[in-house]
Amino acid sequence: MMNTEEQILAAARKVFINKGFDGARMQEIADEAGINKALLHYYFRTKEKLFERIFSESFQLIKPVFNLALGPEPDLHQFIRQFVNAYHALLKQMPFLPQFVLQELNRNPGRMIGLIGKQQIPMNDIKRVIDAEVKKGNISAVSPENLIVNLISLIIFPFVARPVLQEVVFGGDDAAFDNFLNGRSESIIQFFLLALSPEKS
Amino acid sequence: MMNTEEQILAAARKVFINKGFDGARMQEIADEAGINKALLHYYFRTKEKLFERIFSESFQLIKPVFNLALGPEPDLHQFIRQFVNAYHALLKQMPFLPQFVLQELNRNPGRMIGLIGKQQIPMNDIKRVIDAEVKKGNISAVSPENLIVNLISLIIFPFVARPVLQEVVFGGDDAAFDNFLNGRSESIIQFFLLALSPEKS
DNA sequence: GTCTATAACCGGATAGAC
DNA sequence: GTCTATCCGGTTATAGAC
Repeated sequence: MMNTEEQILAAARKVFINKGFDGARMQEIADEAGINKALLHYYFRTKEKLFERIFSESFQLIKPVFNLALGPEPDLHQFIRQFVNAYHALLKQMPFLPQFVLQELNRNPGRMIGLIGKQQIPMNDIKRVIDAEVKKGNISAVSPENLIVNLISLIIFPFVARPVLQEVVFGGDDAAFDNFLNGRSESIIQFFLLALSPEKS
Repeated sequence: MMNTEEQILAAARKVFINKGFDGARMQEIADEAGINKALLHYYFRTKEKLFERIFSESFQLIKPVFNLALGPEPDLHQFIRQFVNAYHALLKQMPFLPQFVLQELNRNPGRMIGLIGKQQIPMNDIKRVIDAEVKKGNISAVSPENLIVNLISLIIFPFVARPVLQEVVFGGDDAAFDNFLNGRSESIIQFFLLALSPEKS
């Protein structure tokens, strides 16, 4: 059995993630946790503080992207495959995380400060790897920024835009969309490998 | 000079789009429009009604995607080029529209009903075009659903995720990100054409 | 630690004068 | 059409008993 603090965190996670900060109600979190509002404030003095806890925890989960360090003998194809699969596996379990994080980040961009902590993607390393691969004739030239952004976009966007996409591309069929998501990892990888393959017309 | 109703709509647009429904305040809209709350309610009885007006108008703007009909003698490459350029031009002017629409759609997916009106992307037509192109040896095989979703993802995502991407990929440099967006259209098109080009390894 | 009760405030909506 | 003043419900937060 969870202790009270864990109960609260689980409830807050649920409510904040699907209502956002402004839409969330302390009452609803309390109900969800099976306690009352007063106790909520006893554990986390304010709504803001409770939210910060949930948000930063969520951000840490989404963040693995930024840790994408390349090994000493990097194989770009292998790297892409692993990255897509790993990230996709996470999102299958927490499909609403990206929308939540992006939403709150847009409302308050300054919140990122302190969460990222000067952590940046090592663009120069990536560029070096790409240049080397290009020189070996393994892939065609791309800007590393566009490559990274493309990778992330293809993975995350379907989760953020599910309602529209499901309605308009899959005729509203829920199961069809789930099915689509299941094959999505492999499709993204193929798409990428094709785009990177050296032969051009 | 705008009349009062137009003033209100302009103000509401601004406030709703960057605070969302829950975060928006009627007072702020009134201030922004240079009038008072009472007058706001005189023109649009409730916050909900005013919001619906702004939201459906925004949705209509974002929607051109769905109207993507292919001509009788369709050239897929040309179609992609035009589509990306047109959509991108819209987003450069209204960069916050997608985040707004996606956010509200996630909070209340049922809202789409009546806005879309059974309008679906003609997947079968697209599939037919793709199959024909594949048979002619012009492109490599792809599922039409993945193709459409990829197209939309690559275009929209950078606008939705600007805060994170700018920070982590561009070291927080605002001008660098704008610059990135300027070259983005062409980069997406190239990426697509490469992925679709028939030669495979 | 956990509860009930309540304070303090905020925000959408209305009444009514001009 | 536009304003000032006000109502009223809901929401965060605290006091204080157990």
